[in-house]
Amino acid sequence: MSKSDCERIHKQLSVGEVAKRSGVAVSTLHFYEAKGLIASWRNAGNQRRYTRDVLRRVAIIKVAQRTGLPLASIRDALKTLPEGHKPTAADWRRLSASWREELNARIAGLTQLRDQLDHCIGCGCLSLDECPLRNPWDELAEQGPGPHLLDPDEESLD
Amino acid sequence: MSKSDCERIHKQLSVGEVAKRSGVAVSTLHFYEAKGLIASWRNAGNQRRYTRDVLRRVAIIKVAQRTGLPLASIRDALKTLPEGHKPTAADWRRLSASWREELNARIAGLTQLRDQLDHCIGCGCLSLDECPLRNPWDELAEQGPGPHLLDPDEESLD
DNA sequence: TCTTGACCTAAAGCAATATTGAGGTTTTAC
DNA sequence: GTAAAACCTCAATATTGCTTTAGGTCAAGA
Repeated sequence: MSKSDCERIHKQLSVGEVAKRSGVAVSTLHFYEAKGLIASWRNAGNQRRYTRDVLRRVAIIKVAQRTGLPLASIRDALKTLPEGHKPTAADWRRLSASWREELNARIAGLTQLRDQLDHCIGCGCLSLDECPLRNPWDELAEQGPGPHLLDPDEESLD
Repeated sequence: MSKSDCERIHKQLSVGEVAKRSGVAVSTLHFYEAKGLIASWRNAGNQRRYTRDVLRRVAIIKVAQRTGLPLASIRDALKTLPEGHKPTAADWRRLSASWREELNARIAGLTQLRDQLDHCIGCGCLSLDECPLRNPWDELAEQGPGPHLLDPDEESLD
C-alpha cells in the first residue's frame, strides 16, 4: 500500500500530510494537540491519524490567530463545536460571529488610536490630564492602573 | 528636605514618582532602561533620577505598544529623537507619522480579515484553493509557507 | 532485506515582556 | 536616632507560541 493510499483509501491523514496541506509544521500540530485544539487517534504503530476535518480546524485556528486571539480562547471557542458530528456551516457561523465582534472591537480601538495619534502626538501636547491617549482609562473606576496626578498644580509634561 | 521637594526643587523624579505618574511598575521602568528605551542618572546614593521628559517617553512607549509595535522597534524609533535637546513637537510628529502608517496597515489588514470572515467562515465553505482566508499568500512566490495541494483532484475539505 | 524517511516522546530552548524574590542600602518621617 | 518605606542588583519565574534536540521506533520503496 502506497503512502498516499493511507489517505485516498481510508480517508485518514498522517501528521506529515496534515502539515503539508495546512501549511503548519509537524511540531506545531503536536503542540496544538497538546493544547487541546485538535485531536487524533493512533494507528497500530502509534502514529497519529487525523480525519480531514482537522484541516478545517487548523485553517480556523490560523485565521483566528490573525484576529489577535490567544490559543486558549480559540481552544475554548472550538470546544463549543459539537462532539459527535462534523460541524455544520451554522456551527462555524456561530464561531465566526463571536470573532467578528472581537475584530470589530480591535478595529475600533486601533482606529481611535490612530485618530488620537493625529491629534495628540502630532501636536506634541500629550497633556497628562486631558489627552485621551494618556488616559484611556477614563471610564474605569478610580482603582486600577493608569497615570495619576501627584500634585494638583501639575498640568503638563512640558 | 521632604520627598516631593526632590522634584519640586530640583525638577528631578525618583523611579517611584515616575512609576506613579506614568502608571507603569517600577520594575518595568528598570526593564525599559535595561532595554535602552529610557535613561536616567544616579544620585549620590546610587538611586535613579529622571528628568520630567521621561514621562512623555513612557507615555509614547505605551501608546506605541497599543499599535502592536514591539519594544525593539519603539526603541529604534526613540533613538531618532535628538540627543542634546528636548524633543520638539516636530520631532514627535515625525515619530507619530511613521506609526500612523503602521496603524493604517494593521487596520486595513484586520478590516480585510473581518470581511473575509463574513464571506468565508460565515458560509462554511473555506475551499482550500479559492478562499482568500485560506490563501493569504496568493501574491507570494511558490516558495514559502502556506497550504499546498497534494493531489490535483483535491477541491475542498468537505 | 536494507536503507531512508517519517514518525514517536520528553525535555530544553527561544523571544518578547515583563513580574517576583532575595538580600542588602538609602532615604524619609517621626 | 530609629523604624519604615523606598531603592538597589541580580537571578529566577511566568506566559505565549512555538522550534529544536536527543534518542529511539516504524514504514515504504528498491
